[in-house]
This record gives sequence, C-alpha cells and structure tokens, in this order.
Amino acid sequence: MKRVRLADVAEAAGVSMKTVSNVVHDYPHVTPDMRRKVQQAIDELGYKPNLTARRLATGKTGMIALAIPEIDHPYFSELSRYIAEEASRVGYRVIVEQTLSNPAAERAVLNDRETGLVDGVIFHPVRMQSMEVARLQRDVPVVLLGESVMAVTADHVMIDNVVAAQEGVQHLVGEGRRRIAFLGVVAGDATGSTDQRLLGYQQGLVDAKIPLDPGLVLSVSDFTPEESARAVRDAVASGLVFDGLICRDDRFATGALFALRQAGVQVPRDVAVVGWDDTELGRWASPSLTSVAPDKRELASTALALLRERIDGYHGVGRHRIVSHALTIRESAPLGAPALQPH
Amino acid sequence: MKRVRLADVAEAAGVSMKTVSNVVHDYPHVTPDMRRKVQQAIDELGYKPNLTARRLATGKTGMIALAIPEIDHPYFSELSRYIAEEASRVGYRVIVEQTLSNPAAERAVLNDRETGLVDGVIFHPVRMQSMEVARLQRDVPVVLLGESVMAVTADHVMIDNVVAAQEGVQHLVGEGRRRIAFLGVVAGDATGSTDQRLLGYQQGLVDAKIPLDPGLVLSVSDFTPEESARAVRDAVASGLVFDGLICRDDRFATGALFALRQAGVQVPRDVAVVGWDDTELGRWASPSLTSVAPDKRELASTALALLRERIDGYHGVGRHRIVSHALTIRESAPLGAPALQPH
DNA sequence: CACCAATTTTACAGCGCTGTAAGCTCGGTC
DNA sequence: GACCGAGCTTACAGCGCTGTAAAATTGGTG
Repeated sequence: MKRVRLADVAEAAGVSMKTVSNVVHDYPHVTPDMRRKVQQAIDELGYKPNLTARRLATGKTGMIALAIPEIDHPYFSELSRYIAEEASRVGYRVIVEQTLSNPAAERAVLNDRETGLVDGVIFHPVRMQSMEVARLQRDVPVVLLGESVMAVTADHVMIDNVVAAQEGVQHLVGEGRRRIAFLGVVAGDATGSTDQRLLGYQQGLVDAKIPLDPGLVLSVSDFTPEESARAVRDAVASGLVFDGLICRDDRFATGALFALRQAGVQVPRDVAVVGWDDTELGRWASPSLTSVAPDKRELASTALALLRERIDGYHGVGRHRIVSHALTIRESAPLGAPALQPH
Repeated sequence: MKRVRLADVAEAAGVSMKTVSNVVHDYPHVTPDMRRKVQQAIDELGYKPNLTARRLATGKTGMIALAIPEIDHPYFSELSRYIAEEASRVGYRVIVEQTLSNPAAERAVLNDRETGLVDGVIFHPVRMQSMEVARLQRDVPVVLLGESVMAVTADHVMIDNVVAAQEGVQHLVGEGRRRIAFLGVVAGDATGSTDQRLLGYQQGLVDAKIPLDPGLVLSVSDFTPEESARAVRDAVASGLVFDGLICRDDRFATGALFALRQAGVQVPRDVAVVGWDDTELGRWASPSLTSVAPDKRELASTALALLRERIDGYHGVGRHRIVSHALTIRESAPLGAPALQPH
C-alpha cells in the first residue's frame, strides 16, 4: 500500500494540486461542485496530508517545546497538562523536554543544534543563571516560567512569590503561631524561586513584628521529599522548637509531614504546615496540605498567549506577567480549630 | 539575520552540499582536511541543520507519540518520564498526546488525519474496545500498553495483573485478613485492566479458600480519588465490614485512606490497604501505601524496543510481553506488626 | 609510468506540499 | 455582443535536505 500524495488526488480528480490543497484547507473560494469532486477523490484514495512536507513549505511546525526539570514532579506534571490542553486548543502540539535539572541540558534548550523542530519554547529553568539565559542567542521565541530573573529577549510568567509567602506567614500568625520555620533552601538552585519565597517569609515575620531567627531556616541538599524529611528529622532531633512551617513546595511539605509524624509531632496541633504549588500530592496527604496555589491554568494560558504573539512576529523586549495565586486552606494549617475536612 | 542553509555552507567552503552533509553526519569517508575546512565554514556561518527538511528527505521524523489518558495522573507521569528518558537514549523525541479518556480522542490516535508527524506510537487506551483497535487501520507502528486485549497488528506490553492481584490478596491473607474488599470497578473502563485485577483478587480468595462476597466489590463512577473516597465512605456507612482492601490504583487507595480516616477506621489496624502502581502519591501517603509495583522502567524500555523493531521494518503479528512486578510493602499493609517505616 | 581498484567527492533529482502570479470563467453591463 | 471585474483554478518554483549514481582522486602494483 503506497502512500497517497496530493498529486495523486489531483490526478484522480482531474484538478490541480493547489485546488486539492485548497479543499484540504477549507479555502472558501472553491465551488461546491469542485469541492465535492475533490473530497470524493480524497476519500476514495484515503489521502492523508504529509505534515513534514507542509512544514517545509510553510516554515511553521505547529509545535512548541515545553522544557521542564522533571515531568513526574507533581507541579510540573499538572502544569504540563494545562499547557498541553491550552496548546491543543490553539492548534499546537507539545513536545516535552526533560532537563533533569542538568545545566548542560538547560543550555541545550536555548542553544539548540538544530532548527525547524518547534516554533517556540516554554522553558522553566532551574540551574541556569539569568545572565546566561540573556546571553545565549536563540533563534526561536522563548517564554520563561518560574522565578529566574528577567531576560531582555524573552517573556516571563510567574506568580508573586514574595507576596504569596507573606500571606502564608500571615495565615500562620493569624492562627497564633509565632515560631515559624522555612524549609528548604536548596544548594544549586540558581533561579531565585526559593530566594523570593524566603524573602516573603522574612517579610511576613517582620510585618508581624516577629524577630527573625536564622536557625529556623532549614536547608535541603536536593529537591526530593526524602531530603526534606531528613532535614526536618534533624531539626527536631536537634531540639529546634517551631509551631509553624512554610515549605518551598508540596513535595518538601510531604517529606516534612512524614518526618513530623515519625517524630510524634502532631500536625497541625504542634506544627502547622504550609506547602506550595497546591498539587494532588498535598491534596491527599494526611493531614491534607494547606498550600500556596498558583493559578496553573492562567499560568499556562498566559505563557502560551505570549509565546504565540512572538511566534506571530512580535519582537519587543521581554514582557513580564504576574498571574494570580491563592492560599488553599486545608487540614495541615486550618482556619480556626483543626478538623477533618475533605479537600 | 537570515537562515543559513546547507548550500550556503557548501559555497563558503567551496565544496558540494553533500560533502557538508557528510560532515554534519560524521560520515566516515571524509578526509581530515576536508572535514576541517567544512567544519570551519559551519562554525563561522553558525549553520544549524533544518530538521523539517531532513525529515522530508529521509522520511523519518525521529519522534514517537505517547498517547495516555492524563499526563498528570501519577502513574502516567512517572511512566512518561521513563519513556522520555529511554526515548532520548535511543535518539527519539516524544510528543505527548492526552486522550483524557475520550473515545474520540483515542480513536484519533490510531486513525490520524495526517501523516509524517511521528514514526511510531505508544498508546495506553482506556475507552477503546480491543475489536476497535484491531479494526482501525493505521499507517504507523503501534505498541499498546495496559490490559487492552491483544490486537493482531500491534505489539503489547503489560504486567501480569491476575497474578499481581493474587499476590496482593495472598499478602493480606498472610497477615490474617479474611474480609477482603476490592475497589473499584469503573463504568466505561473498556480495557479489562480492572477485570483482570478483579479476577486475580477473586482467584486469590479462592486459593485461600475464602468465599467470595459480591458485596465486597466496590464500584466507582470515575477515576478520581474523590469518587473512591465516596465509595468507601458509603460502604462503611452502610455497615459493610472488611479488614482488607485491594485498590485498582494508588489514586483510589489514596481516596480510600482519606475516607477511612474520616470514618475513624484505622489503617492498617482495622483495614489493611493495598494500592496499585507504586506511585509517589502512595509512597508519601499516610500511612504509606503497600502497592503493586509494575517495573515501569522495564515497561518503558520494552515498549520502546518493540516499537523500534517495527519502525525498522518488522512486520510480524502482534507480540506480547509481560514485564515484571513486585509488591512493595509499606505501612498500609505491613508485614507483621504495623510500625512506622520510611518508604 | 601506465593501469586498476578503492576511496572520496560531486551533481542533481527528488521528498510532498504551499505561495505566487498568472490564466480562465462567467454573469452582469452598456 | 464586446467588455469588465470578481471569483475560481492552474502552473510551477521553491522550502532545505539526502540518496543515488556517476565522476574524480588517490595510492598501490607490476
């Protein structure tokens, strides 16, 4: 069974290739008769357009790349879903590029060896310095996600991390907590995400007139729940006293919950815990996690909107968009008396 | 800044296009002098090959599609990661296609309107009948995942669900459980995954000489933890007595844990719970989930190996591969006395 | 030093589609 | 009935690369 080409359909229908193409693309100026005749030939021959040829002729691929550290990190998998849905809504397909937090892989995202793979890139860097992002020349439009510092040539979408962290602290303070810890500062995290959240945490304490205690800032050596569990375990074992905990993300919070439980510390009674990202992981944790909830859908649609504008020829300097967030209250840091609440 | 073409490099280096192409592809029969000269021209001009043109000329895209119900389902996001890693190892890029369990979307996976997008497809159907899979003619190699019944024209990779479920029951029985329930049969789940797990569950009971009780099989109306929580809540409220629970997947188990906790039923003391898929969701649940663990890495590499053989021209009938699984024991259904165990 | 085989390089015809510009139809006008 | 313009349709030159087959070069031999 040989591949049917546009030319074959044209011949069978006794028309030109271009007319067949017009029918395939629903070009309006085709007479009904002609359309019918061509469509019949298409159906009979089972013609399917060849995307690669179309791409070569048009110079558009209809694809975008989504470059993220890990696809199975709950936050990124949820974000991927929204991006994929939004992309498909506006006629793009998505190819996912895992950088695995590898600097070389991140560099490769912007400094690709080849062209014509995608029309644009949505990129959430983790290891890459903002300087470096700005320096690398890329020949494809880029929208950055996360808290990396701004690049002049790329757009950027994020939530207001400082405010969000402040609100988290404010919530804990409102519930009577005074010894509030922050988990976790990660070595090699070059993006400033953690920095901004830490800053907001400190700001929140200052707002509440609570003195800062550097001992309450817990470090973690990598982005796994195991590591965060270790950090919390060590902190508790070393006698650190705290009644509130703001975590850099839900995964860390999950590890923290585990360590606290193991240490016999009750959440939220003894320690109220706030996570970040509002993922399914936290939604079904026990106790379920109060968590900073970026509007992921808005994040996805904003990123895609900016990217499309660039693909369509916009060449201005990098734009910055802040999307909304909320604090989703659940069991781990409830409002008022702790009680079992679904979601 | 205009796009640099192969022809431009050829002209600059004073050689033929084909020689440049040979250098780009590390073709062995190029003299060092020539290679140096060409490479220099490539570097100076900043030449980057155009993938689309290459694809049109070779007929290969170097891409595969991964069609799954939801990318943010923990099992599928973890599987995606392994598939992406394995694919990149063997030189393929992955484009993810979410079917969202939509029959039309599933049909579209096999019955694509266009060609030349990917070289092959790894497809995990949920709604599609096996008959239908077999009937749809596709012009691209396909490997099926999950428990859909075999198709003559496609390969298929799965774990032995019946045995795995039996082992789960066996484990619970070994821990003294006798009233073992199964959660959840889902309406519209056409693949037979649940059927096979249910069958293994029943087989396990028979092996243990425990009479079957249809009242112990809990139904669920969709694939969400919310729904499974509802099912368990209703069961408990209706007075159903059980001391063991095998869940169709970790998400259901997570919902079950929530409902049980809410109802004041202690896990594992009162009810021991076994999940399925061994996802991060279950690893960090509280209590952490004992779970049937498919070897996802092996699953990914097997699927990819089969697919590559087909892409490379293998045309035999559909092959079936069973990959290994294990039962990962954690807190929700521990061995011996329940105790807090990390992981 | 002529000759041959093996190695290296070249020319060029596609791959299948779309954009452009030109050509054709056809009903309406005067 | 000749002419006009809007509406349809066509011919064909690319898009940028690779495979093929033929040409050029090289080195070894007698």
